[in-house]
Amino acid sequence: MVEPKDRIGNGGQAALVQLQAYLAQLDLPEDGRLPPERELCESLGVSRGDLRKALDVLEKDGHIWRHVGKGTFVGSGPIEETIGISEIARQTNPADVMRARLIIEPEIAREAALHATLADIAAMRQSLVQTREAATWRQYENIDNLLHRQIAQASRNNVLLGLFDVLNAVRRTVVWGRLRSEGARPPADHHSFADHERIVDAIADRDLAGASTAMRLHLQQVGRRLIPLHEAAE
Amino acid sequence: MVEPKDRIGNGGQAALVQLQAYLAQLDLPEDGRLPPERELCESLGVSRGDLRKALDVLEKDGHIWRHVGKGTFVGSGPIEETIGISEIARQTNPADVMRARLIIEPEIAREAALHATLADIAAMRQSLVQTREAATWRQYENIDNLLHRQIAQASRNNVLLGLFDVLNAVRRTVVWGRLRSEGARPPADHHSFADHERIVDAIADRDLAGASTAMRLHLQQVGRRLIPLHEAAE
DNA sequence: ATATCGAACCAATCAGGAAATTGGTTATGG
DNA sequence: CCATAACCAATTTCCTGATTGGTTCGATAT
Repeated sequence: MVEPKDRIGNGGQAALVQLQAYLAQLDLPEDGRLPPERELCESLGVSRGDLRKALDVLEKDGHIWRHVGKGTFVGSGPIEETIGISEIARQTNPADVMRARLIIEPEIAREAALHATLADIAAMRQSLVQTREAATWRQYENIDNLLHRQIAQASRNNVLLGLFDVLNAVRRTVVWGRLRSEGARPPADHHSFADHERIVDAIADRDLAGASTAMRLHLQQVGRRLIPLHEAAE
Repeated sequence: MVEPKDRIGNGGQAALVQLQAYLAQLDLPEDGRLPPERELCESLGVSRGDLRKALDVLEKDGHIWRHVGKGTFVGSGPIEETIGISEIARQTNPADVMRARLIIEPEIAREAALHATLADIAAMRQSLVQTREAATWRQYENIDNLLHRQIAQASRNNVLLGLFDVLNAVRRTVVWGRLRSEGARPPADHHSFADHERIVDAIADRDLAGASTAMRLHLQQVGRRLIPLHEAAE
């Protein structure tokens, strides 16, 4: 008496063996998709019913997942291929974004201090000069964005860089529409100038703790300038 | 004598004023898109040429951005609405993913200790029980995933939750294909059981530093088990 | 001559739908 | 019991037409 959970006929059992052998010798096409059932059952020389029984076993064990219209894939389940930025942005607020920045960016700066190349540092220094030369707030913000991203890039960790890009996109969406006073340009004694230089200097000096601290202090300054705008609106 | 940079006729100058007034009174349709030029120039009563000159000025100042076939939008530039998980995964490796986890998840656990509701903690406790009951590694991993996500959810910061989801999707893509020995189940003395309990206990005790440290130690344990698999393959 | 406006045209993008593909199900026949 | 075929619904693919910012041309006015 076979256990009731995998009541599978002899044909299905044989197909399962063939299928497992096939999967072992197969080089997967990058997305883990395998041929449609109608092709697969023919190339394996088994009936579609038996093939499906074998696939049922593999699916229940979590080795593959299937979806009608899409196909059959190896893996534990359908992973979200894309994340919607606006979807995240819609469910949050500037304070949470700032909190997330305070958590992530100092650590990114620390990694940058450890892994930055000389070319990375040179690029940051150039951005530092450009921020001071910015003629409008808009230009300044663009270069400021670039500088922060250069730091993330210098971490030489593409996962951190990707997370930074997501966070940045969310931030830009959340604060969308907030325009600074037009025509004006950042004052020469804007705190960010000195903040940025401290961060880059620490990275260039390979001062891990200093880079992290400088970034944290910088973001806290930015946060302090951000909150009053909200309180004033109430 | 007008400055040479904005050589714009009188008609264009007038159109610019009208356009700015129009933008000021407009409630933007959620995505910042404004009517096509052919409609806008007619509703403003200016020629399309003048309208385009005015739009050129706004675009150079960074107030709007345009793309043929898409339209004209307010904002500093086209923000990436979606980010591709597999794109990040293709440019990275398990070590970078682990490093990113070590940076982010302890801080998420700290936030969770600060913001978790009693319902959050109860859900975690239930997951703790289920991890011990898991009959296969696959089931265990699913519940383990759920527990870590519950912690991220308990941070009550949807940005952190979104970043966690991105990181998790990348991780699942990067380690794709690595299968544990089948049939086996996690041993009763698996380190993660105690690790998880320490994390949840610290969160329940509102012990911020404890939650962060427990999560960091847990991930370092996981990392130590991960690396040997790579060295053994060489 | 010069400038400006309207119209037409261009290439990139989007919108909609028909046709093909695919996992899931049912019927038929041996 | 099972292999085969036909059918179903979800999804993708492909194509055509419309839309849109960018450009050019000719008429007209100043």
